[in-house]
Amino acid sequence: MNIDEILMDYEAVMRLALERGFYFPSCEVYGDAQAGFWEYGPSGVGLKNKFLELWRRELVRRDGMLEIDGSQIMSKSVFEASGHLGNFADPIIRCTECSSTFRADKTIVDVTGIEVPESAALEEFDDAIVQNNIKCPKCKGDFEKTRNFNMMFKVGIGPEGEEAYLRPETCQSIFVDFPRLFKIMRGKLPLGIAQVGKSFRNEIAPRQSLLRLREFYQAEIEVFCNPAKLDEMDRFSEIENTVIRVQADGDPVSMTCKEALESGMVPNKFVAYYLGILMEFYEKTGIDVKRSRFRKLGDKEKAFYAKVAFDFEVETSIGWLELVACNYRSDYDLSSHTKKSKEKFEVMDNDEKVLPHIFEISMGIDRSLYTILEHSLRDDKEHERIVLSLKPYLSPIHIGMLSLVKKDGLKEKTDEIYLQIKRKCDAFLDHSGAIGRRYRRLDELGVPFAITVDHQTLEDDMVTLRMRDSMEQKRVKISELESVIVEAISFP
RNA sequence: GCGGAAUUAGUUUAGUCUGGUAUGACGUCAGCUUCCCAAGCUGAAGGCCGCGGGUUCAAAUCCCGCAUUCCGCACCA
Repeated sequence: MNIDEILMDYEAVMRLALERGFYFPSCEVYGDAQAGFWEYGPSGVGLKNKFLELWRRELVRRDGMLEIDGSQIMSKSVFEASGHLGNFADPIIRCTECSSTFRADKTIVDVTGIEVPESAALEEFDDAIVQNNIKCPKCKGDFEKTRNFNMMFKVGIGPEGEEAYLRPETCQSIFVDFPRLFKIMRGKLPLGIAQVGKSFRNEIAPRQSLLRLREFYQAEIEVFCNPAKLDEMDRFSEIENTVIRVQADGDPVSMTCKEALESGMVPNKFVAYYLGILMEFYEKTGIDVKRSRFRKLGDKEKAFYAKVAFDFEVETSIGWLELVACNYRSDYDLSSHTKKSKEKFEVMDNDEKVLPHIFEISMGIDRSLYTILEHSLRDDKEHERIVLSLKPYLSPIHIGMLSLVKKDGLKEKTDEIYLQIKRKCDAFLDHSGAIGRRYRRLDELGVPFAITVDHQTLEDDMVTLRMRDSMEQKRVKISELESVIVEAISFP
């Protein structure tokens, strides 16, 4: 079977998502529902929970990180310090004639070649536009005054509507909580702090369901380190032979983490180690990592806080998709919060007082889940079926529990076994319809195993265990069922 | 946000030009049959035809506005 020929595209994933309850538009019964908001259905939640369990195993626990759960609404000061109030906004201009909207700085550069910095005062854009007589590129109309479009959602707190914001990234609570966490958790550098949660960005044009949302999940890891010790990383040996694909200027090149370090593609052992464990995590999600790359970003592409940045990207039917941003943020965040809050963010590393630097692994959960679905979905033409070949430990449902037919006591026997296993795994009971149809339905949901009770079961206390991907079957004793299942669905 | 296309049941679709409240298939559910891979038969449920307004005796159909989705442009996890 040639995998490349039977992979599915965005539209097939979308149909699966809607029909099988992975995800669907929010508030869809109302006409005023806004774009960029999606719900996870039962199957989607199952997949997401298991994905996050894998993330905790492979990154948080493996590296001994601390996990927190911060608040989604944060004070204005946080974002003054973080730079989001100043930098996370685009200066925009709108044509009075055709009401097209443009980025002010880009339009001025395009027409005159004059660079007005993105962060300049709004009047500077207006002056440049008036002095150079810049008109709408589409209809030659005049522009309204420049205004800022900030991507953060502002919220009003309490009866006076005190200004605060929905966080545009989860990591700010990790930064501001760092002094307390380091003290009370007996922290030692390097220290990773992790968080899963929602972030909010008022995107101008949300697109493509889970791929560009206004409200989305992130799993972020911020590793606090001593910048003088970035090559003192004993754990590096764990991943030195792990293969990653790195892209700087040319095509992506496969190399071990050790080779990436020695060739200078990755700046130090510390960063190489985290790229390595991230790669090992993604291998276990079932995403085809042969179609992935760590793309080293140029100066113009990097976020305003990043010194060195690698985007982890994966090839999908709609092109390369960024799943994770790996940014070396240096002391940008802790310095800013020190200055603004007057709190002390320095800590002791042995006998040395240091303001830690930060390396972050900022994962887009929704995009990762989409990619898992797309890379797992197959059109098995030989057997006329759609198969979602999820890893067993990520499948929303582990086991389909079926009676071959309803009568002759098979239903009762099936119910009995179901009662026995349903607290050990995610099992789904189904008695109705032809057996083949029920198998097909489970295949499409990504259920890796089906257990079928037949007439022979009543005589020999054995059931059929059917494998999703191969469609093979074998007989298993009911008494051994539990251990067989637990083994088959366990995390690697 | 701009430009283009689209929106009818869970999915896909006929009907739209030429106004008279909707067709088929798949799926779902129940029963019979079969008894390990989407078979067959019988029956049923499921639609304010994206939302709002207008024209008309009458609107899925004509007109206007809005929203969403998809494709391009710009921006991002």
